Amino acid sequence: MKRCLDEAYPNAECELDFSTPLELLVAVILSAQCTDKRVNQTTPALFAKYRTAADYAGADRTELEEYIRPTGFYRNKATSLMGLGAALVERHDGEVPNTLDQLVKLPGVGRKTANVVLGEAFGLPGITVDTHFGRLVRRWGWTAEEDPVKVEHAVGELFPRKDWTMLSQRVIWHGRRICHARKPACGACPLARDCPAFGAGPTEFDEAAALVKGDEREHLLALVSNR
DNA sequence: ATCCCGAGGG
DNA sequence: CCCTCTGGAT
Repeated sequence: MKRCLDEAYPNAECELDFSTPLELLVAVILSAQCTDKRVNQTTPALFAKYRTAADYAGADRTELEEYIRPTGFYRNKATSLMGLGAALVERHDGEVPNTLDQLVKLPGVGRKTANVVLGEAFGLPGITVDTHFGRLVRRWGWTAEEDPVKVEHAVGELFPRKDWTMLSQRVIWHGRRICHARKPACGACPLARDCPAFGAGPTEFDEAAALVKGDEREHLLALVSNR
C-alpha cells in the first residue's frame, strides 16, 4: 500500500511496503541512524506482534526493546513508540493524523518524519527536507538557506509541483549514495556535467555552488526528475 | 576510526 | 547551540 523509497532507484534495500500509515510511521522512526536493510529485517516480526496504537501504548518495554534492538537507539525508540501509541489513542482515536501540526506533536516525530508520512502515507505533495536534501539544493544553488523550513519554502517557491514527495526521495537518495557531505563521488554522478560545484576542490565545492546562475536550476531539476 | 535519511533534552 | 542515544557498514 505505501512505499518509503522511490522505486525509480531499484535496490532491494530500498523496497519498503506497508499496510497502514502506522506501519510506515513506525518504520520511519526506526530508520534513524539505521540502514533500510536492517529496518526491513526488523519490521515483519514487530508488525506481527504490534498491530495497533494501543499495542504500542501497552507494550512491555523490555520486550519491545528486544524487537527493535538491531536498529540502534533502541531505548529512545522504545520510549518514542510507547509514547506515540499512547498519544494516538488519546488524541486521535488510535489513528495516525494527517496534518503537519498534529504529527509533529507526537512523541518521536519531528518535521522530517512528519513530512515523509504526509507524502507517502497520505499522498500530500510536500517537500521532505533532510540533511541531504538541504546540502544538495544548496550545492545546486537553489537556495542558501540553512534552516530546513526555509529551504522547504524557498525550493517550493522556485519549483512548485505536485510530485515533490517522490522527487524529494530521489534527491535524498542521491545525497546518500553519491553527493556526500565530505567527499562527493562526482565520478559516479550523472549530474556532474551540469553541477555548478563540479570541478572545484573539496573545500571549495560548496562555495562554487553558491555562484550558480539562475537558468541552471531548471536544468538540474530536469535531470533529477528524469532519472 | 568514522560516519549515518533524527529527535529530545540540557 | 550543544550533547546524547545505538548498532552496523565501510
